[in-house]
Amino acid sequence: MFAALGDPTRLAIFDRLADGKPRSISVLSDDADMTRQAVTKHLRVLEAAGLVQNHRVGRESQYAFCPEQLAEARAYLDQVAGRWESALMRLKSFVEDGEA
Amino acid sequence: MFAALGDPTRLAIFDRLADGKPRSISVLSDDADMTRQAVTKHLRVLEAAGLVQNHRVGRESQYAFCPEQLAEARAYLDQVAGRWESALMRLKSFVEDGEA
DNA sequence: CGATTATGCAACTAAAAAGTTGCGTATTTG
DNA sequence: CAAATACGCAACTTTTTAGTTGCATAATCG
Repeated sequence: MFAALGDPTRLAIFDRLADGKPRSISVLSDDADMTRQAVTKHLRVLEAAGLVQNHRVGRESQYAFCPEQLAEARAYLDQVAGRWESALMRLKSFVEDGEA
Repeated sequence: MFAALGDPTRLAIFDRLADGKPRSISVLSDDADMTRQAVTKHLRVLEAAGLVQNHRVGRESQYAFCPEQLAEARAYLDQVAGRWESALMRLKSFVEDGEA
């Protein structure tokens, strides 16, 4: 997941889709300075990470923002931050009260 | 930043340091199944991303968790989630009230 | 139906990342 | 002081990732 967002191009695409509007591959390719195929690959990576969903309509394939994995990422960061904070607390009480 | 956490090895190191305890390179290398040099490189990447801090003490170089960038990542994810949510709201009111 | 548009697949190239090895240097420690 | 420890730098190999090109196919439009 982090790896998927780690590429600047993918992050840009993801960010763009965050307005909820689904977009076709060619639309997304238009203002990316690279080939449609390259964009396609990035979209597949985002899809594999669960950050984006795809469904074909007629001859075009629409990619849309997908919030679930995003929540998971936030949860992970919260958890890490939480662990760190509680470690700080333990350190603090150790210093204040003398060793436990 | 996402790129820094995108590598499984780095994520593991980062996760491990989240308990607040600084660790030296060799300690971190011990239970990683790769060379000390490889671990060193990963630590440098994490440091460049501001996720970890380094300071030399004696002959060893201690790496410690660094929470600031973490908060930034969370902020970004919140912002994206927020944009998506408000887009949903607009869609909802559009459907309910008829077009604006 | 013929042309255009939107895409997929596969093979390829190029560039970046991950990891190793060898060697040199500072710092402890017995 | 000599040996062991902890590290840094640089060159190198390997593996992945990013991106391109060429060609084929399905849907749409006049």
